Amino acid sequence: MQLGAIDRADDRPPYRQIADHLRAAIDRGDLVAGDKLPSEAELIGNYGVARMTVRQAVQELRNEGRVVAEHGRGTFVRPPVQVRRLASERFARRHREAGLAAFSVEAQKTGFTPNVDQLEIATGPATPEIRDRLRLAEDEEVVSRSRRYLADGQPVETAVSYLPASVAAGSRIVEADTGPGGIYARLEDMGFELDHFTEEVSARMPSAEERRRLQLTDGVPVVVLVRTAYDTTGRPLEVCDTLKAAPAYVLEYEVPAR
Amino acid sequence: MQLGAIDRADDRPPYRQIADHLRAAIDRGDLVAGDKLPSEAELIGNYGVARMTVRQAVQELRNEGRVVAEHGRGTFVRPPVQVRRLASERFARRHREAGLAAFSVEAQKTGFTPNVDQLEIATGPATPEIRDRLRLAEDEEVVSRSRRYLADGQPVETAVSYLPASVAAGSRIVEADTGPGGIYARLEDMGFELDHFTEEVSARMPSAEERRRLQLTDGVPVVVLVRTAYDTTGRPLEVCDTLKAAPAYVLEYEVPAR
DNA sequence: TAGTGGTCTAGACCACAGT
DNA sequence: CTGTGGTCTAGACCACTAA
Repeated sequence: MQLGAIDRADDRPPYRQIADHLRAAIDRGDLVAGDKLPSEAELIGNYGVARMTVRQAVQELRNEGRVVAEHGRGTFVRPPVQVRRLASERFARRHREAGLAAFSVEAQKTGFTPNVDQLEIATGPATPEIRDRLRLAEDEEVVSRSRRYLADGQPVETAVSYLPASVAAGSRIVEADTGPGGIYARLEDMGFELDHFTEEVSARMPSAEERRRLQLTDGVPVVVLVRTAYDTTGRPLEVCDTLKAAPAYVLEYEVPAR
Repeated sequence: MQLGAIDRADDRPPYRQIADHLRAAIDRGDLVAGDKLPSEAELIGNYGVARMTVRQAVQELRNEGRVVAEHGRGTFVRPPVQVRRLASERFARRHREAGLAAFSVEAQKTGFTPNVDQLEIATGPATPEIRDRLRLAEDEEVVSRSRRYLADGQPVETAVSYLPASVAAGSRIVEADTGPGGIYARLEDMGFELDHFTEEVSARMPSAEERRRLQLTDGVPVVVLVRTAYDTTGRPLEVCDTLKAAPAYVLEYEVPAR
């Protein structure tokens, strides 16, 4: 492992010089995905600086998402992000009719093992925003279904669905297992005719809590996608608020030129 | 300014407790946009911890993009981002027929003064990616039109359009002013019948260069939107690669349930 | 000049992973 | 057990901003 030395004449502070050395080693290919960075002790010895200085250097690379620290093991060059393309086609009826929810469709296409955990189902009053989106009266309650999706054991998305309690209560939608095709298939079983969805996409930095839940390293933004499902009468039936690691996804949409 | 104290029994480490206190103060409205956070010295005094501990706490909020530190002045709650909703309707033909390009439509709706600068027009070979998207042969050239959009003088978006040279050369598309309704209106003038666009949306952290061009502070992600315009024969006529400050936008799409 | 954040030192104890 | 990163202390000097 070829590392330089601190140049006190350089106008960059030492921590930045160390960060630049490590970054260059990765770009050069001296360190490839999965490789362990020199330990903090080694960096301290090599550069002759205090521990906080090398930590600040490594923190820079963590914020850039280039390395990931594992407590007790070391700091590793991050494997390249596997980008998933999400076509707007993923909510097509034929998938539901084949018994597949959107996440299962994606798993089948991409070849990962899908899983769901941290499932929480509740019934109660709605926030003003959800009430507004579902066009509910002030006293109407909503069913909320919060869960986390995993691909090959790695968390990739968190989602919370909200439905009017008058629609979902008593159905399989409030069960742990919603059955084949998921929530939308159950709505169709109940006689609602799904017409279209709206999706609102934005991106921002996650809170510390969100970062932990998606096991994101520092410096990784998230995509916020809020989907609303409408039936053929124009009634909103469900609002689904999801969060994903942004760099891992490309969302695809088609827009008419009309 | 109401701050709590460190609870040594709490399983969260002190720096995270402090970060949570500050975050709560912002969420509660005790600290509003533009307000100065307590200085490091004040936080040290209030909590009775070392300086590195309060710095680590504040660093959390900086990484989340909620506050911004200014050397010599203090740390400030980030001013509210003016969120713009971009409906997929913004490329409707009627706007072009009214002589308005998409950005002008947005300006008129939101009430800002639109401007364009850093315009660069060039003709030359295409990158493999652009060639692929425009389905060009290896030797076909493209016209590229790079520009930056400003709202009330503030940069809000950078964009580069690519069109086959065989389509755009000699038209007003390679002039500084493309005329009323913009590029798409000119394509329709030339007899191309626009049918639909595809939009691919992702988000990531900007490079230093991109951050400068959009005048972003640290910790602000960007949305990457790549739009391709197709005519009624399915031929791709234009690819437009745009970059925006992520937290300032919500993109809206409609997806059929089919 | 006083107050602010930026960087750094030289230690310390802890929790976690692997032998 | 050893080695790793996570957190913390109690100082220091510096560069920048504003009065």
